[in-house]
Amino acid sequence: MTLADEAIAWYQANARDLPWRQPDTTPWGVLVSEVMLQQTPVVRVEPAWRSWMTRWPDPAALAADPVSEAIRMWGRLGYPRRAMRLHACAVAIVDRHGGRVPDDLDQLLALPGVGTYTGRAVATFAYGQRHPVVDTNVRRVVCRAVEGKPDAGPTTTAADLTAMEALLPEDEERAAKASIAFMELGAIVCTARSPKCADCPFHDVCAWRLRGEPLPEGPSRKPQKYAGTDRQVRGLILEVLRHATAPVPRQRLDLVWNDDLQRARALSGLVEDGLVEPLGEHDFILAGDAPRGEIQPL
DNA sequence: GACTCGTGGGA
DNA sequence: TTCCCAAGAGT
Repeated sequence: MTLADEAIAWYQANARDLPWRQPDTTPWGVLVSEVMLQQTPVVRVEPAWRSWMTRWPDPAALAADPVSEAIRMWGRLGYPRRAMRLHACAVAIVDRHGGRVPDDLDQLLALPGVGTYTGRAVATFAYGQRHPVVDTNVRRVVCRAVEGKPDAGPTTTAADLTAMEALLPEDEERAAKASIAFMELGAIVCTARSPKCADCPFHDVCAWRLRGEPLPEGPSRKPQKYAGTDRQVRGLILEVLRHATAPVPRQRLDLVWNDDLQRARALSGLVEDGLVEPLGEHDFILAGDAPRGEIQPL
């Protein structure tokens, strides 16, 4: 039994029942799930995915609505630029591919918001192709089980893809299953903190466990701060605009943060990113929103 | 490569 | 409470 065989057998007995894994899920549904899952935990993605797919069951439906609606529906999933890019992605799919999610990896990678991970994930999980699909989970599993190190580097490298490629079965269908199995293993067994090695199919062969599960050496990554950052201020501003039914005066946005300089920087950043649009002299709206009704100063 | 970009929940 | 981190992408 190879590692892939062990992983596949384990997956078939232990996989979570997630909605985007249902056999009737479309490639669009897979794509939406993958984008939502970029840095957002499964538990928060699940209800959001259901709502999104109900409202926009295919790329053409999303492309027909303004991007502001996508930003609103995104809610509090975080990193709202993903909502903007997913909308742009839907538009591109309609324009370039007749509304059908492409099955070619290079065409997928050319879409907005689709990077090394997401492109391969869609080609593999939606179309059953054979590609190494490497996310943070896979990196951790391979790093531990094969290399015997406690944790992988912060970003996916070409070496990570090569390492995973070497573990994939030749058969296309089994390769796809192996990819999802490695990911699932990292997500629920070989976790970053307190891995459940007793439940792991690699228990007897894992290089990291055989070495006595050494701890990571130095500070692995720099601490991720949020409080007081521009990201927090952007989040506060966008939260106001998401709920607005009319253009929002700057004075209303001034209430969300007391540091004038930082607030101005956050707001102009949102405008530069295309999430927010100035309207007239002193109002702001979610990008793509049609101004309607009277100004309601809250 | 190093940085930026949200949000929330569990240890 | 504080810290960590969760299916990354783009610059």
